[in-house]
Amino acid sequence: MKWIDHESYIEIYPPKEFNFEECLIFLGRSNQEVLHQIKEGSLYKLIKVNESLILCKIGSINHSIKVEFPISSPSIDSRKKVAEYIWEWFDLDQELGGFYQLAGQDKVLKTLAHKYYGLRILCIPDLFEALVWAIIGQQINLTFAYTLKKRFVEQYGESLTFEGETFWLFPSFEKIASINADDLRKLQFTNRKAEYIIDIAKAMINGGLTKELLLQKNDYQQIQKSLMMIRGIGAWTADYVMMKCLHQASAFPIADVGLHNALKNLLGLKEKPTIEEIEEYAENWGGWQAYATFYLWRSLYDKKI
DNA sequence: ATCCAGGAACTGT
DNA sequence: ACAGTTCATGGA
Repeated sequence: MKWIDHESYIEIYPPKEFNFEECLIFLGRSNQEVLHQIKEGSLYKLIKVNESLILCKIGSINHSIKVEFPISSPSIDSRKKVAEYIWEWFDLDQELGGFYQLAGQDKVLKTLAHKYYGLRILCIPDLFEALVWAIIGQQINLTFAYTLKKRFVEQYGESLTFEGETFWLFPSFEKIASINADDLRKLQFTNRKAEYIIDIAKAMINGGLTKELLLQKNDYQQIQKSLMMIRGIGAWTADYVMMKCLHQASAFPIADVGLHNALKNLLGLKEKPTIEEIEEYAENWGGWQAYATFYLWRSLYDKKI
């Protein structure tokens, strides 16, 4: 991680292939998002480190990321943790040179890679948040998924109000492990989703499910297998979480409906492609399937036909 | 009203 | 191993 501490603010230096504005477009895709807000080109995000809530104002200057602290500057140790969070959020450990090289010769990715150059996977560094968001998104439309997430966060998350605006933190697994399925049904979660989510929270309380344990496996197949042993996590969810939380560039949620729609629009197909057809398109995406998928998702947000 | 949504578990063969 | 069914509800 490259960063410089200026006490009242910090600066983060991303790798060459980075465009903050492109990332902001993706982050602004839903007007129902509660976990960050975008105002006048700046991104506001509440982060919890060392048991304290820190409001961050994140902007871009001269190819670096500037993080200010509108309420008060945290300790040096906390500032470093904030930098680490943001580094991970924007997937800045990834060197995208290989992806762009491959994309330049790929008929599906060529245009996208050029058009959205510098876009990175916007990650969900917190494992519990990534799992819950994926489960919420299963088999329902995204608008309703955001509604459920908003209710969940506003019911069980911590918050902080500054200058009349309220900023939210995703609920902790400790909190969710202490509620029961009926509580979530009141928010219009289905019984199954409620059970999946609470079971996962309990597994995380026990310490049997952590990001560190998953990353220790350090092998795509092994991680996928461990995730899929958990009730409520199938192939799609496992790949989604590996992509958005575990930084696995080979993760490929091939059954994803958004991916199918993006390919259909982009290629002007009459029907959504089959899995076999997608495998053919993806023949040369080896090692970068997650980025290919993410750029295709991005294309859904400026191509309303 | 009808179809389907950023799926997964369950059931029967 | 594989295919069909059920879960459940809001959005377009």
